[in-house]
Amino acid sequence: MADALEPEQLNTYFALMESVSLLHHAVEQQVREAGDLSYVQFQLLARLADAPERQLTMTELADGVVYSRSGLTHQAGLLEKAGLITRCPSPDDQRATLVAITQAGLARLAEILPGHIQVARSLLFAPLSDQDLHALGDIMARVRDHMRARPPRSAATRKRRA
Amino acid sequence: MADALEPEQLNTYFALMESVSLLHHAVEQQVREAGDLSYVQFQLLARLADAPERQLTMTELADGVVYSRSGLTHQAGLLEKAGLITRCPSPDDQRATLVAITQAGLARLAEILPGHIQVARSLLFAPLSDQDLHALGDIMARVRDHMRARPPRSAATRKRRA
DNA sequence: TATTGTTATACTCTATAACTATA
DNA sequence: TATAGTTATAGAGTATAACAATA
Repeated sequence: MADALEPEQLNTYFALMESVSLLHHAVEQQVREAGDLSYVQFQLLARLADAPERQLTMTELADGVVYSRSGLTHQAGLLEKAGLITRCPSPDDQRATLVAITQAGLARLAEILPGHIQVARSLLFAPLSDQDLHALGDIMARVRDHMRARPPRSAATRKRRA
Repeated sequence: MADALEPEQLNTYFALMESVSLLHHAVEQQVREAGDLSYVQFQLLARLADAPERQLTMTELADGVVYSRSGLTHQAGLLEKAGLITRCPSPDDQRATLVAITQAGLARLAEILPGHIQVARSLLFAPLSDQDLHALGDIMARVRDHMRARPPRSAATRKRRA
């Protein structure tokens, strides 16, 4: 029984993936036009802006954005060159790099966010009732927490032995 | 009021995007390991296998996968070279190319799908009740249909004048 | 010895524009 | 004139492995 394909699961999975793919494409365009950033760069800035002291280590920043470390280094380099973040060695752990968002980074985010919400609203939330929104938020929060708890994080490549 | 950020919408949106990003990363890996395909290639094959006569035109195939035409041409070239699809001119419209999945393509899909479902199940469905699954399926089907009806399709670049 | 982060490199994906041909 | 698809090309994103520095 464990291997049987359950049509409802399959349909739900495909509907989810296609919807998010379309949504991703739309917001990627919006972020590019409104703020000249890729969606990943936007996510990194958003994460930093939301972090306790508006700074995170590279490893913390990578987690959840599902990146290879070299990819993050590359993106951080671009964001730093654009003056949107700064990087400095951590006082707590000399190996670690502390990444912080700058005023310019916050300003850039502020330019992007209003239009961003509008895209999400017109594509994702328009066909949903308040009850749907609530249900979706509840479900996806649980799914996200479940996935975050799983081993395959961004640094998985390194943590595995074989 | 139209511009105000509604926290519940924002949280739902981010939870959705992060979850699907993690899920996408996991299934991409599974598809690569089980069938040596990218997720996009897998999607194209899955679409063809599901099509009325197991064939679609390039334009039909592109729609919903959110691709530039040249990108689809490129991927179709790879899949054809691998013997997983065939391309031939359409009898109805000489401009169109009919893409069909081969037996090898169907076999490849069959190799991938069981493991694919398992990944989706362990990451996405594990923390959900039957009721959640039903609600999520219902919601995402509506969202997908809403997005499909929107203008920004794969060929948008061409349909716009400026 | 394990972990953090960077570098160098190669590869894939995607997008733009110019092109051919059919409607 | 508009559409279907291809080509060439250039750019961005990502991953691998080897590396240096610190714990």
